[in-house]
Amino acid sequence: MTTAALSSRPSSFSNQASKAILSANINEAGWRCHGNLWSNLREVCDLLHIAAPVSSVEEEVLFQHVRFKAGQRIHTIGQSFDTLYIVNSGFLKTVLIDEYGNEQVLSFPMKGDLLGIDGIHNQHHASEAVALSDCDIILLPYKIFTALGHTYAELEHAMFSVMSRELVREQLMIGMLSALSAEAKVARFLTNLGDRFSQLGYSGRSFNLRMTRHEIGSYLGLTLETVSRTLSAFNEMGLISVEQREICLLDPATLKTLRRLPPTKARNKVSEKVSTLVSKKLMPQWSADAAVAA
Amino acid sequence: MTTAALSSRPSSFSNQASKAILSANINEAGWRCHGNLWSNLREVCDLLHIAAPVSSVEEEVLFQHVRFKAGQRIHTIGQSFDTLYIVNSGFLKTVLIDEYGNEQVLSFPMKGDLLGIDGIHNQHHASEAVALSDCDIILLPYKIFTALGHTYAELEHAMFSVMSRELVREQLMIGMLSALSAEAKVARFLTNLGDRFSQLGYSGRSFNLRMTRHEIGSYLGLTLETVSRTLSAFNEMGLISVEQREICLLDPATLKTLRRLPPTKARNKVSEKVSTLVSKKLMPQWSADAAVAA
DNA sequence: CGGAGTCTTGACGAGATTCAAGGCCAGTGG
DNA sequence: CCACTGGCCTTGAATCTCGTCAAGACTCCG
Repeated sequence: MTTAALSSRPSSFSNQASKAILSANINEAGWRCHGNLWSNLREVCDLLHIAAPVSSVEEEVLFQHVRFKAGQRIHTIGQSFDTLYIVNSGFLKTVLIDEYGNEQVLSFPMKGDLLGIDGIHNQHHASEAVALSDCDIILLPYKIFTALGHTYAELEHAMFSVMSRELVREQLMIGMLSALSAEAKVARFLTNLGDRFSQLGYSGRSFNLRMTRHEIGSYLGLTLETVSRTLSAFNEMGLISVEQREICLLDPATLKTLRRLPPTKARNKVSEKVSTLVSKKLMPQWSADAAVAA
Repeated sequence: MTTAALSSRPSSFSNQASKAILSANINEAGWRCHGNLWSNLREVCDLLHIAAPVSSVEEEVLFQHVRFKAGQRIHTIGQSFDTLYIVNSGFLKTVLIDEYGNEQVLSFPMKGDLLGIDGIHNQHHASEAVALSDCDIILLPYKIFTALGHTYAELEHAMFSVMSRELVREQLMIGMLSALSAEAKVARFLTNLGDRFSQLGYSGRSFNLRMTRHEIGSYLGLTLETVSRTLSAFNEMGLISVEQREICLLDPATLKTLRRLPPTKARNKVSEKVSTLVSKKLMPQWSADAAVAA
């Protein structure tokens, strides 16, 4: 954050000199881009939304930034694991490759997300992370990070917590994949994306997609045609406005509660009449403030 | 394992007496069932397939066993979290409840599996674990376990590793849910189950299902009718023999490679002719030893 | 024996995929 | 500057898989 990083490179080193050497010669990439080459523990914790340990030593350890261009891979399947990654800026996808070479999109990480957890088990990555835009990534050497966890108990718990959060996210994903209709999947995908953008301080109503229809489809277990058709349908109904990758959510509330006609097959027989009458037009009936629609 | 546990309860206590007091009065359940009420760290590590720390202190800490009857809940959604669970024996399911009260099955844990990880994040369980048969569960108080992790670095890494493994498992689940046909899902479900049974020393070819068709369907994102029909189809084709919950895998190799006619939509156009000719009958074409079929 | 829960099987239809054709957009090279 | 190319997106029509609804059989238990 010290200005004038361009002309006087040493200045950014002045208060960090001795410790930086620890990992300085690992990778020479991204020398002085955007003036933020190293982050201390506090910055890392802020990024991950976890409470930082209140100690002075934290300033001593620095983590290196690396830049990736769109299309580049942060890690690949089978690659041996020794570091975790935090997204500092940019947009990516993580994918699985099945036995026939087809990509299966697992997530779309963005600022503040942790990558590479899948590599801890048996020391090799099970998935692949690809930059969808230019990215700034922070390297967290696993050994160093767990060592820090030993001295700061809060940090260790936070690490478990982040992994647990990731696990819960995937569980919800499984629930969504196996129980929702195509319309509901796309609707929730859009609102989730919007929510994540607003958490980052951007507009949650109006944004542009960084991924192709094909990638969205892979993520949601649909074909690209179905995704496209669904977006067009939402557009015509006035729920969103869409033009290529430019999206605007006009009625987020309705999108959030949009669902399959009978959700799986429902134990509550009460709703059946309403369901068949109203839900045909994709309108959720018992959203608290559905009166507006009429 | 000392015999005569019934009449002389004190005998099973003789060699553990002083240490057990540590946590003896936490919970009075399961007093002397099957003679194995407490496990030390080594036993726990063996169960989880992780290397146990080579120390003497480990004998000091004991973990309590609790028994659950079929239908009982180990933890419920929203319940506050403070302990992890290891399955020592028995069969369970973990489920999510969606906004309309429908169950979504997430996994079928059995011996050696770790439960409750989803609770670490924000201290409340996000899912629910239900015993499908009578179960013997080991309690791992989270605080105690992480404290042990502090003194034994291997243990901490092992904990991360187990969580990572769980994450990878869920990723594969996502891939399977969104890319495979109903037949392929059921086929892989059966072979996975078989593999898990054989890892535990049981027969991987012949076993009985502990869950209903409805639960299988929920797990795979299918209806119970589709599951039933698919099993019947496999039965007629001689791939399995099935009678109610009694399953025998007659051709595991074929089942493992069974897939959708076009897997997702395939980049490899080569296979299309073969595919349309052969795959209509659900036979995988390029399984190494497919020649047997003819 | 009767009843509840589970499983099987059939007929039908709706929703999603597949196949195909054409439009939009950006980058490239003449 | 413009035509050309390739990737991405849209839209339509035909197909098919899977879900829905319904009826009946099996099993376990009181």
